Amino acid sequence: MQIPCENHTAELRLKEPVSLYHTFFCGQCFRWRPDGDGFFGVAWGRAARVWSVDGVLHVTGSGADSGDLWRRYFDLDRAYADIYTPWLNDPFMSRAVAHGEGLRILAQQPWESLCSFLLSQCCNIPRIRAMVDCLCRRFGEPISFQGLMEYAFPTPERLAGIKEEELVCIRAGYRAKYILAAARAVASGSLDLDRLQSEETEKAREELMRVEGVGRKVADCALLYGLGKLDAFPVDTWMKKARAYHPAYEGEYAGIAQQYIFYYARETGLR
DNA sequence: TGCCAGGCCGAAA
DNA sequence: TTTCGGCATGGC
Repeated sequence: MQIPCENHTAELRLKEPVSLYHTFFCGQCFRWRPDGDGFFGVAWGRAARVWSVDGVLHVTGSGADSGDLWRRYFDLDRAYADIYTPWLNDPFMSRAVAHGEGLRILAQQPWESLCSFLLSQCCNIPRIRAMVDCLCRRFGEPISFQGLMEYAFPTPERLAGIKEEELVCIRAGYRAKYILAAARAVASGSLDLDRLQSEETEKAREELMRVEGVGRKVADCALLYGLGKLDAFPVDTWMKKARAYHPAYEGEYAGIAQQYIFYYARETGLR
């Protein structure tokens, strides 16, 4: 089935500066690419082109939408400056925030975030992007948009019905069985991602970690990027290397702090 | 060619 | 509770 080719546009006024580049390339998502003066990608089953001019975020996308989807996706109703200002008294956090100025924590589809970060295990970001792209092309619904054929992220129901051998094409190695275990858990209803959005972070993390291949790191990535739990704090090798302690590392918006730290630490080769 | 990558799992210490 | 090897593969 091909998703109907109905397009929409949205103009979203920004209350503070937003960097699409930092947002898309800080390591939280894998489906956006530079495209002229803007970016092209797929989110929530829509292919879209986004760009920013004079404090307005412009979106043209496939499918119907009033703009609310993108307002939520880019978390535009939250004042990030109010959140990070108290962190700036710490020199390391100050540099990290300056490095990633304008990044937003994207509200991604819960299943997509869980599945993507299951694939992320022990891979660098270019490889994760390649695997996710391959997975979508092979198993996602096609989306015709602006003369291009894009693909939605495959549903858990779709992936639950395939055999592990069919995933060989994405070269996921030992991660393939994790993808299938998670897809089957979601498709069967034993893992209800929608319900977890209204659970406490700790309870939701506990349920996610019952799935094979979901450890603390993958669970926290799914919590932060897919379930809107901004207090989730994925700790990986880069975070361990940072080692420093700061109040921003915990609390209601720890996940936002984590994103600045991760992006800064990775790009500056912190060791 | 070798090291490392947004880790997890299970066994051993 | 912590440590460590194995896992599967590709980017650099």
